[in-house]
Amino acid sequence: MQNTDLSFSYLDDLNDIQRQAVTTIEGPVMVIAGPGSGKTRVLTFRIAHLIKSGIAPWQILALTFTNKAAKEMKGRIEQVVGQSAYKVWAGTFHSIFSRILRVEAHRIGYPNDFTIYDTDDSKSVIKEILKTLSLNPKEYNVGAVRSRISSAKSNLITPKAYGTNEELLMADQMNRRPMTHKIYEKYVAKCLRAGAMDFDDLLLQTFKLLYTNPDNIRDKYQSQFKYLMVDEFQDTNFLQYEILKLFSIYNGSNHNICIVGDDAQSIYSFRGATIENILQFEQDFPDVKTFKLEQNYRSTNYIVQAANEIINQNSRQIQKKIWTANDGGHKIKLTKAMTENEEGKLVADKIIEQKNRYSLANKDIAILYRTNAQSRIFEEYLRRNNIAYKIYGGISFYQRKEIKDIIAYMRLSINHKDDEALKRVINYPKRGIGQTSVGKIIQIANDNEVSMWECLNSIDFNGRAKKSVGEFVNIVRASQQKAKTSDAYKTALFIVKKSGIIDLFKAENSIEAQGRIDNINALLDGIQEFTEDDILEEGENIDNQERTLSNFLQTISLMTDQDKKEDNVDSVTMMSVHAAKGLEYKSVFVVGMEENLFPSYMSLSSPDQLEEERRLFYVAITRAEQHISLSFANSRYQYGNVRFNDPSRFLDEISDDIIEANITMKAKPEFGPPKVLGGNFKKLPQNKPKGLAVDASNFKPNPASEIRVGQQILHLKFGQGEVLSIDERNVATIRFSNAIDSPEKRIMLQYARLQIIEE
DNA sequence: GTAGTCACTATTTGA
DNA sequence: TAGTGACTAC
Repeated sequence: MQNTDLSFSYLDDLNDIQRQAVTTIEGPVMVIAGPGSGKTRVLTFRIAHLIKSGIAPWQILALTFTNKAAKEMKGRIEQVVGQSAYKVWAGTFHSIFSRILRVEAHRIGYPNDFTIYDTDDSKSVIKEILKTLSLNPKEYNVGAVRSRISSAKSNLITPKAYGTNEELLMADQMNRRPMTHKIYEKYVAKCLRAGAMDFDDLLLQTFKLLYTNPDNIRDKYQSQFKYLMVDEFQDTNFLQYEILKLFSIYNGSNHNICIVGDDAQSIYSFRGATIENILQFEQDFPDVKTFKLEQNYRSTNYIVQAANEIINQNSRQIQKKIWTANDGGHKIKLTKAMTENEEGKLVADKIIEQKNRYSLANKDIAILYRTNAQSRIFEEYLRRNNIAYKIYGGISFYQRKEIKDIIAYMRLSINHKDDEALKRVINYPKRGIGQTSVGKIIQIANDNEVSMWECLNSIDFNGRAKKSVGEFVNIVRASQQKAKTSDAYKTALFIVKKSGIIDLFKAENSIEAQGRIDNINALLDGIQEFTEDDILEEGENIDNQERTLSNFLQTISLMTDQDKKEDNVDSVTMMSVHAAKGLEYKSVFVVGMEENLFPSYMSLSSPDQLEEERRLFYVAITRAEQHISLSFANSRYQYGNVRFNDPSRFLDEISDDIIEANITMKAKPEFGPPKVLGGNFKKLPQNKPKGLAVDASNFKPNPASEIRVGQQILHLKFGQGEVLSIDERNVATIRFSNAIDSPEKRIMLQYARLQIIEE
């Protein structure tokens, strides 16, 4: 079926392989796309080509990594096929699936107005469960338990299956968290009771919906989505792949699925992503046609060469040869700094120099780091030099307390059963419902296995609390009414007023409080924009894109960092390497190139994780078009200590003749015994921390590897002690003779600074 | 029931 | 260091 309009001129803009990938529209297709190889082009043109070939836009499902990418894609498709581009189902896994669940959730026992729990909410649920099970939160690290549950869900392991899985139970046993399966079970029940889905549920419940197939719902979606495209396939997890299969195997045959990815850029295994999916794909779809995009159009030859040298150190990868027709360009710059402060200064200097010399704009430049905590220093020096910058990641606007509070009211008015939201605001602003009352509600809700809201009525509170609870219930009910009859903005305005939070800040009358009021106003502005967006984008006539408060909440909870990025501002970009995926800049600074930082010390023990760090570095370098500058600091202030790290091993992997350094890398320290603060602890010119038991200037800690059971040691803070034991995780139990509280402390040797005074 | 202090502890990436 | 949770005093 061909459209009458046969202008396929856009195909002329593609190279041979790209064109083949675009025009092969039937059957399974795999595109392995190296960095800068025109992947986005292929994706957009392929969709445009499908539409031009007579496929209805709403029959195309395109799953991208960010919502912004989806939006951009639609814009570019529009240029080829016009307005109908906006009818393509394009978005992230999470946003597309949550859109489907908003319509279908009731079929699997959830309300269609379900709340989306973010990571904080999940943790809070787990904390509460720990309490009810009388488990020690110190042993049951909440974050660890959460990610355990998350990965179980991502691997389709139900609580029941978890409870009978020897391997998992054993692992939990080893980690001294044998009750994890019990927590998992309770967690799932609690979320269901609250009408809430966490991020994993958006995938898992979609799977459940299609798999259990109530009312033959699978048929509805299989027959709608005739063509599937998946970007960044290397970062999908097992569960996501299973859902894809449910979508794409229609009547056992219709395999119009196209996946695009690059195994060398797989950087999310910590989130459950697995490269296995790429390998598995070839097995599951044996008639797959594979196209490899190997020509890099983005970067100069030096950059491509460096990237190749690095990635070749990895053992497992799909064979490909990335090349470029671009000339050598500028060599890779390597800068050594003495301290992280100097690194900040040097990078700022270099930025000024590059701006002048190559007439770069701020927005052509990015500073990438391994951890978000590194941003502070660069922020300081850029500000000092009057260079505009923008930081992505870290604490976002929606994480601010006052914003979360307002949002909790909103969530609660949409879904009363949202326990996490209720706990947050039932006594905020203070209305005399204290710990005791809240504790009582939690207890009774748990005992009866209902949400907290559902038992508010039946509890007999004492006089004051009774009145307060009544007030609170009224606020929520009134907000709910408003949400039913008004748009998001009007409802938000109502809630902000009714909740009394603004009054609270006004009464406080401080600069800080004013800042919070400003933030709330910014939130309202954002909601207004969202509400009016409807009028602006006429083409976006997707069924459930109404501008209700409920939809606003969904949008913000599924927003990625890149979605928040504004393009038209001329500022230097600062972000983690992870967040930089898919982006490109004329000049890129990768900072903190040190052992224990990049690669992260968390990855040093496992070869697999080390390879992932290397891929991450590969991603970092290949963001650059013309300039790549690497830097490291000799010493760095971390967690309140000065740490001395060797230059990153990744620097060795780039050949010297394409590096231009302000030092000779030959002078690199040889890999001797780990220098974990060995001997060269330096006293900093700053206030001496209070309560030191030992004079810091004479304190010379020994390497952790030398600590043995039975030794007498010195600890800066606790003074003299005896090492009683060291367990398999390198945690030492030490009895300190003059410790005030408990004499025995468990010290992580990895971080501890101990000086041996007697063997 | 609330506010303030204090000591302890964990350090990555994120939808 | 920074964030948190427990404890104490009002």
